[in-house]
Amino acid sequence: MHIMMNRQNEPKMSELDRYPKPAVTVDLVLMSVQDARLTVLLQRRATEPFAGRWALPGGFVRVEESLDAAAERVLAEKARMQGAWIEQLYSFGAPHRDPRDRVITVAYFALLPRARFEAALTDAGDLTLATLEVSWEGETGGPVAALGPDGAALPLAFDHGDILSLAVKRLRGKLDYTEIGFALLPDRFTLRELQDVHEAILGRPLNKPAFRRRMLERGWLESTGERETGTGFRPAELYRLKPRKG
Amino acid sequence: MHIMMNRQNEPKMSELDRYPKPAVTVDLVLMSVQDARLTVLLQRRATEPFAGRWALPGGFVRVEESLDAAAERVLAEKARMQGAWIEQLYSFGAPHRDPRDRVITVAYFALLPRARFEAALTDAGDLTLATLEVSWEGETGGPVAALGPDGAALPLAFDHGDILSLAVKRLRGKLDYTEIGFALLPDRFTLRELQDVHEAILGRPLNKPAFRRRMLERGWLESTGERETGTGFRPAELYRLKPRKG
DNA sequence: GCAATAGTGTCTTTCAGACACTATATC
DNA sequence: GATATAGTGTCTGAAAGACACTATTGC
Repeated sequence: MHIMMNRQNEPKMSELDRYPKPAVTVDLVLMSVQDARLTVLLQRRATEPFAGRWALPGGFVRVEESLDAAAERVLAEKARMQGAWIEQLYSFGAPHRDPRDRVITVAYFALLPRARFEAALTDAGDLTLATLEVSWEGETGGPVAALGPDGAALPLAFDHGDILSLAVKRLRGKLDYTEIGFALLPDRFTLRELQDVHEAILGRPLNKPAFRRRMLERGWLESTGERETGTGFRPAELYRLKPRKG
Repeated sequence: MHIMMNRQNEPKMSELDRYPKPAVTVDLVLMSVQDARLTVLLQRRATEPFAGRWALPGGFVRVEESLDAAAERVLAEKARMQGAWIEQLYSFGAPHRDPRDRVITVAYFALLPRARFEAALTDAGDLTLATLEVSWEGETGGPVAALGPDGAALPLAFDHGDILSLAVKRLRGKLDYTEIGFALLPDRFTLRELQDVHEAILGRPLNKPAFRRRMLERGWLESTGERETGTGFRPAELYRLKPRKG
């Protein structure tokens, strides 16, 4: 295998060109919470390799684009969404993770409230919102299965199962010392909705008074003074995330 | 800019070849603790760009090599060490972080006890063990400065200052719920030495009885029955890390 | 016995879990 | 007032911080 490049009139090959280069992609673990379940956006592969299996949306990193920018672009192009909470997860680079060529992928996770998924899901038939089956299993959880609408496990392409597991693990780890959980909720939400999100991610029930105490003492929330409507019982107070300091 | 590649007799260009590829490197944040100070191995750059400035040891990822394997190889080649605790940190890919070409680097941190550094430091003159000046500053710390033997801050190459800051932050975050701290100690160590390592990394003093209680209750340690020698006062008990379960 | 650090007993403080209780909306 | 959930008061228990105390070695 040989590589030849036109580099701008350099007299000799620099060290950068001595070895063949891997391709670099970004893959997106685009998660949400619906009906107390953690979900992830998957795309059905039409072509080999792994035709028919389900993959995370991804794309190549362009030469003039940062990794974060590539992730944002993939979010916009493949999932037709923007403005998600987006964060680098980990880089996967086993030599034959893509059987065709050497491809290193930088995985990102992206979080959006469920309502923001609607548009993307209706107009592209190869996308699905899979439910993630996660058990508690001592703090960071075990393996993760992605279930289709019929409840059957979806076969995943490449090493995307590993990426998914790590995304859930990372999400769990950051949940209660960062503001990450709020990215899965609309602007105004009740404390119960917030607790539901946390329980869905952790895969276990939480103590209500303790949860409310902790969240309110963090100082991240402010009351809107408004309440839910149409509940049929006592409506809960609506909170919002305080604008970021600084 | 144009790229031409000989790919093994494929009839047409695959998507993988449509765009120019970035180069991919690994950079190593090789840390240790000496005299209650966190230290990092830096290498003085002899050539442009950033000639004379200090850089993390790094190298290109080869096509048949995983990212982890590349990090291990760089550890062996550039730092003449092996067997370190090694862990992927983050990938850095701003378009012009290397002014010559597009280079994406996957940063790793590696931890070794101080004694293991001796060989590498004596026979290569372009390496130095810089002291990291880290303040406590609320949990994860602020910016990090690398100080030379004379106490002056060393100017760093590329975005290696950012990588260094993130490495310290990550190390702090993982310190007390993983066994990572033991990677900086010899096989047998006293609880005071362990506490010194933790204090050096966190940049703040810890409570002795609470620290001892926590460490012993974790179940990670076992007593060797031996004691320090040559102290001039009551010698401390030597502990070792229990063999990993499973 | 003195010096110096190893190692511990125990009180206080903090915070999460448990659980029952009160509050308040719709109907 | 019945119902269903919102929201709270308070007890308990686990674990960290503080601080003083005892233990043990070399000299």
